[in-house]
Amino acid sequence: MTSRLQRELKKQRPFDQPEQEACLNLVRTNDQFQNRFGKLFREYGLTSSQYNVLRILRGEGQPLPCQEIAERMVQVVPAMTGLLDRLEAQELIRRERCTQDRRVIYIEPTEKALELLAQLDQPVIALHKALMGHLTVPELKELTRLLEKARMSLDSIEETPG
Amino acid sequence: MTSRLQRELKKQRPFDQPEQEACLNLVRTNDQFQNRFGKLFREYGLTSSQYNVLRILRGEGQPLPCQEIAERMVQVVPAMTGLLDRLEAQELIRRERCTQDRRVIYIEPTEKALELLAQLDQPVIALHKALMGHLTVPELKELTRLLEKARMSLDSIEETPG
DNA sequence: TGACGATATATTACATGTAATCTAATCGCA
DNA sequence: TGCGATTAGATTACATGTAATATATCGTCA
Repeated sequence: MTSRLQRELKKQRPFDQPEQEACLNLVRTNDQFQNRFGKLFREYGLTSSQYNVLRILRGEGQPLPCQEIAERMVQVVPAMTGLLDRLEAQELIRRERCTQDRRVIYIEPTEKALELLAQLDQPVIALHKALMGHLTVPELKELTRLLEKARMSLDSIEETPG
Repeated sequence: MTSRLQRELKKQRPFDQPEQEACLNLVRTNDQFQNRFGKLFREYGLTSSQYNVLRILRGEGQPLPCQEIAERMVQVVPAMTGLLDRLEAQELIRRERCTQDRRVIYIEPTEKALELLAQLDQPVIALHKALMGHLTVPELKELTRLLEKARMSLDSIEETPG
């Protein structure tokens, strides 16, 4: 039997290991979904990362330090600086230095950003449904469970060096 | 009940839609796994994309045009040129212009590349197992099935403009 | 007070992904 | 034959991700 992924990649032999097949399916599905979301965000002048930052800020409801935002995004700090630079240039965030600890810079979304997010809410939900809505709710729950379980391996690996 | 993802993202409210929760879990799991693989490949002087190109070439067993490689990688062509430039600089691929159709350039892995891939085979399998090995085989198969089913929505959406 | 280590950002260099545009070569068809 | 459309790659511009390093600030301890 040839799998869908095997056909997509024109791979000549079936997968040896179910772990490998699951991993590659994960990567491929994510890539294709990300492309879709990227297109949607670009229509509104945002990238996926920029949207993500703004969603985090809106969800928090109060200014957050760069560090906090970076942690929630699984992004390294160096990338955050440029990301925030561009958001600031678009007047979607404000930076404010903390008076107690002058190393810390608090980031806050502007009114313009909140309006932009509000415009995006429905299209984003619609895209989630378009991409995943053909799975039944039990399937979605199972997919979520399996992905969360998959991530559990990271906790133990993370400790071991190299 | 708070989900693992909700805790990870310090999200204040649970997810409204199971589609959204599954999507975000997909993105997050992929990001973290990709980070792991990226680290492994860097130890061998490769990036994930470079490794992917070489795997495609080895799997095919014969030279492939740039276009073909790009299609199997879900990558846009412009990126391929630079990617191949760097692989060529590392002497991991050779480019050869097709004599029949002089627009086409065939790409072929060098002996050095095949040796590098051979070195990577075991570590890559080991990492797949380390990341996914704690799922049972039925769980892995179900995860694969759900991800493949998820991608089926793309076939129909792809047609509709923007 | 003053040096030292830790922490929060920033800077630089480089690989990658996307979009838009360009060039060269081929194909179709009058 | 010869023009126009198509195709394969390359080029440019820009946003992003990673690594390594620099800078400013803070806390602590002598």
